[in-house]
Amino acid sequence: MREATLAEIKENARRQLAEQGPGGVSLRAIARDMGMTAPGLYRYFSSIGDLLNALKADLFTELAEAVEGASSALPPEDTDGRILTSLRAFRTWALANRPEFALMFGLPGPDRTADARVLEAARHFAATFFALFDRLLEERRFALPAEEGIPPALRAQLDAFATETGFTTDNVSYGALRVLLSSWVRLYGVVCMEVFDHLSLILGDMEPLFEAELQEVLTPLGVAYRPQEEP
Amino acid sequence: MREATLAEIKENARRQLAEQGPGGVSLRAIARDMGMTAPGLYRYFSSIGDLLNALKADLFTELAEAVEGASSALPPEDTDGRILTSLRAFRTWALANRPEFALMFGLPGPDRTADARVLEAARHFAATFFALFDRLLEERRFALPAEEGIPPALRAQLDAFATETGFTTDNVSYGALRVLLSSWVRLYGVVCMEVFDHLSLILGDMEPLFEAELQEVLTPLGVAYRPQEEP
DNA sequence: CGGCGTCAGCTTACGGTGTTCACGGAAGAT
DNA sequence: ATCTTCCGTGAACACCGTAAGCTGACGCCG
Repeated sequence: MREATLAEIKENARRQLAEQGPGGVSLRAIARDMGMTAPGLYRYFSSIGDLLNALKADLFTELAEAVEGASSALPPEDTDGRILTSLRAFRTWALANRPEFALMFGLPGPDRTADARVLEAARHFAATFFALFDRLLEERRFALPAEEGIPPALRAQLDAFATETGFTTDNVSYGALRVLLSSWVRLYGVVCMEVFDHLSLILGDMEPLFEAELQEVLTPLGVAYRPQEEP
Repeated sequence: MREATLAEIKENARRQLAEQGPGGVSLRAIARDMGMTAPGLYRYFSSIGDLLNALKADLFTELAEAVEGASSALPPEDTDGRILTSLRAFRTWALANRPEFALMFGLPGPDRTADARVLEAARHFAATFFALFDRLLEERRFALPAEEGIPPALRAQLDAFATETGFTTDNVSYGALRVLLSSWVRLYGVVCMEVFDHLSLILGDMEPLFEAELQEVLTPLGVAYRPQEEP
């Protein structure tokens, strides 16, 4: 019963987020829509920042599920297909849920994040892609860049990266981490610019650019690009 | 005299932005700091969104000046050096002015941008980099990708891009635009993730990654990478 | 059964916000 | 000297987040 109202609160918050954008989410409006008063919500969340963090965590798992759901429609052996659809699902979800994406990936307010739930959910989301990349490594699809080409300063950071993500520098080389990181940044950059509308004045439809980047990023990784099949 | 108070308002807004982050900028606080009352500000700006847009435009020109300033410290013939320092100046400014960057590049509120001043300033900022890239093309530093490799859908978008930016498909090929766009997205992505703290949990210091990306993006463009000289 | 503790939700209140409106006053132009 | 134009104020409205204290219902336990 408590769980139900808790879910209802987040549901309404989500609706407001979608309709008004982040910043348009207000405790009072949520309470109003639920036939409650604002202070009553404090039984469930210690502040509006707390609510937003909880929502944020939910959104990360929702996004992760969207990605995994799309990916799992393909046979497990089809690593190429799963990678392609996962990345496309990421973009699709982001575009279909722009305000949500802005909340998740935009600058947090003065209330510093550091929320355990959010971090956990974000980690799970990231792990989705790490797992796929791991398959790619196991299948030895591509030649890893030479370790000597990687500056020592970057290598040190990659160490932190590896320990944080569960990869270890034993089973995964610096070169692999380097490639993973730069591939992710590149594709993430396109989606980020698209959601935040940075090129709208310049580029009408960004899907061709995304698809082209997809191809250009994945091909050197040994992933066979396939055009998107339209249903 | 009107100009002076107008500047003072924006100055105070800027200070609040830097201290409290976007969203922490309030008309009443600005007025308070200036010994005025909030409604008085409406003689200068029609709303707080209007003020923020004006500020945004100023910030774009400030950023452009920071980039051009750093770049112009090098001799004009040194295209390589100017490109490197311009991109580094972009990152440096973004990191030194995170809330400002968030205002400029984050999602605008419900008040849709479409502000002429902002667009103009943003265009000028972008032109800074376009000019450098143009030099690169004139010097024919690198082999352009074949046009046939570029999907027709993307080509159509690149046409819009070209007409919008002053490049024409006469003096600049699809391949060049394709390279420019993907290079920019890649470097922008790193800075964006760094400012928005997306990898802070994973990567402590992102400067090595940025420098590595810089090298990897620019080398194929025929730009000789040089490590950053520390003063 | 009576008492007790826990909890949900309300009312009230405080201080903050953007914005509108009607007003005063100063300065410049005719 | 009057008229106009503009700057800035004060009061008001409608919101917002949050703290404190209260009421009422529920379950548990003696």
